[in-house]
Amino acid sequence: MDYYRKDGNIYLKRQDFDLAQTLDCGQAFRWSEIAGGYSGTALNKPLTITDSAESADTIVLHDTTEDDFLNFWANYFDLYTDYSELKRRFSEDETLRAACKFAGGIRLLRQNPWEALCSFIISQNNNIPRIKGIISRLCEMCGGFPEPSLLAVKTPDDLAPLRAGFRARYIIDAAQKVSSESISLEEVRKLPLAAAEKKLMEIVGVGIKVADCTLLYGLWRTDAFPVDVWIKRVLAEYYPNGFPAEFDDTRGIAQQYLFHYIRCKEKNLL
DNA sequence: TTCCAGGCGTATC
DNA sequence: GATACGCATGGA
Repeated sequence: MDYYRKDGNIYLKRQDFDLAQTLDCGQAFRWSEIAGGYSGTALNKPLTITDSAESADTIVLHDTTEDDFLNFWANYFDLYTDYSELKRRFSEDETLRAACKFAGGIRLLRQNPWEALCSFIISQNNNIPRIKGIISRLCEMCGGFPEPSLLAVKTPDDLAPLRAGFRARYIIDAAQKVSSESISLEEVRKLPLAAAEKKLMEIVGVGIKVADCTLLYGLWRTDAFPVDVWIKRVLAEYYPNGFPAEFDDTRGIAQQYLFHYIRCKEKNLL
């Protein structure tokens, strides 16, 4: 990881890191595009991050201390993982090779487990712009991303201003189970995949897809492989005999390249 | 107007 | 265990 600090900013040497591909590809919902980059929040830390105007191989984290960078953002952006090596492995597969070539700047964000759980409960049977809107209104209502204990005492009527529809009671049930510690997300992190999925699915409104998204995006369980409507299409079209087992340990990351690829392809953005 | 969106709960077989 | 259907909301 190559970086330096100047004028209150962190200047990071770009490695397999495209801001739009990483922050606007459906894994996180609190980043919005600004001139030259993105502005957003992870849990309760705000950040503006842009491409450098001077150097194409530099990314700028604005108004960031070295302490915040090393202790929070470097982990959030998964800067300690070698994505070049990952993509070399994935490229043994023809479809994955095309997906990595199309958007090689995707990184898997290490998000807060509770925020990921809550976000992907909201994501079900929903579209990305509206997911962002609901989460934005949630944070506005609560003065930042709410702790589980804050939401645990709400009623669906309390959450009506979010316009979350039938998902409101799911959010509340998740908040109650997490805040009462009948579900510990850090314990879930350590469980074998099937047991972890089963535990998360104790929450009303959490099925296999939301459970896998929570594991992948919130707990960095790269063996979790969320299958949504888009990945279903990828599997049907390119992997009729199943997804290659050789990628089992990192198939969640592969999934993120494929998700972005197939969506752009079908929207004729390739 | 109808269809769809990073699905899930419920009923029914 | 598999399959069908309803569900809140809002943009296309």
